[in-house]
Amino acid sequence: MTTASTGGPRWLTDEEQSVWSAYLHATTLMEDHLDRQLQRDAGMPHIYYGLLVQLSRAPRHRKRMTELAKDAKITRSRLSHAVARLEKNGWVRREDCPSDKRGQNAVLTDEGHAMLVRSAPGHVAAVRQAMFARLTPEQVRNLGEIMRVVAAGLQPEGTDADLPWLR
Amino acid sequence: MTTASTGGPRWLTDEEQSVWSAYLHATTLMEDHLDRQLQRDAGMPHIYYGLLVQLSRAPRHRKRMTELAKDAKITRSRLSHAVARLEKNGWVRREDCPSDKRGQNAVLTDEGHAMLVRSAPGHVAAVRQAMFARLTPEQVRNLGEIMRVVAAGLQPEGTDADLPWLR
DNA sequence: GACCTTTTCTTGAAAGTTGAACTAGATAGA
DNA sequence: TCTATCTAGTTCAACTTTCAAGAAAAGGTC
Repeated sequence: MTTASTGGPRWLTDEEQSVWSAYLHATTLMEDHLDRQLQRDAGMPHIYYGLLVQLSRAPRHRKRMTELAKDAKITRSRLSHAVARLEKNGWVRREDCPSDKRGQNAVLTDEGHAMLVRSAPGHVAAVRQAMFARLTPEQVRNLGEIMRVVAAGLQPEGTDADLPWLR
Repeated sequence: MTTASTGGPRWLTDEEQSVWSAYLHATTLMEDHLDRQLQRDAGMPHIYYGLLVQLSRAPRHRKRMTELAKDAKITRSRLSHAVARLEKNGWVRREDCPSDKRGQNAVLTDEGHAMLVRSAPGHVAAVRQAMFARLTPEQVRNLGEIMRVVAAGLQPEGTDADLPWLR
């Protein structure tokens, strides 16, 4: 399946295809797995859980909307909807930003924090069982390096992210 | 952050946390990237494109719904909706299964095939640029092995997938 | 200040996903 | 055969995501 440099499109090698297919399967199954686990045990999808985690790690349990969106790699629009839903659950509340009247802080409520404390062990166990318990320490190290490279290459503001051919 | 075996939940080590975070960032950014690329160039999300690819690889360009859902790792419900949409686009059509009157085959139309031929080079280029162009051959090899292990562990019918503590 | 541009966040509609309920046909046992 | 159970696929309602449009405040320039 490998096309020599005949000017046509450059296809993936057989190994690359196989790796790509494994990547797609693994990531799809992982996302489904975690979504189901958290929907069952915490009543929300994985991404919403991730938002609560971000807030729990932030100073004073709060964060500007835009910053939160950036950290969670989602659009501001999506975050608006998500926070509205989490607010309805009582896990997050909005608060005007004192220094910028346009701004809003998302604040983790006590109930939100409690919910996190309650569901974190199960979630960590799921992650461990699905990934870390199955990999050797060296594989974990390699995976980290690989994912960092890929993420860096896709980062929106990356210095040369969209110009790899200039390297 | 490492908890000794005190009976409490077993958290992730610092390195595991860092790897997990890199994994989530990379996979989220990658999915967004491909969804946008295909939405722009082929008018459909990545998963729909994957369905057409599956059909194009199947004998006679057709596949039973359930099998297609299994191969694409999605629910039958989601597939029903997806095929309805692709049918509206003229890229797929449904066909009664001759041997089982409950069954349906999803069939790739000529237009669907043409669309695939047209958009494949751009998609492959996007995948290559985002992933394979950035990794060493050894990293590609390692990634393949890692993703196969993870996927195998999450496979629904996995012999001991949900019973890792019995190994 | 007046004007223009940018940033922040929200909204609404359209598209996609989920999980449960449902129909029709296949299968197996008495 | 009759019945119970299972499988294939669809449909519905609730929910989530996307994209485009918009309101409000901030920042810059004259």
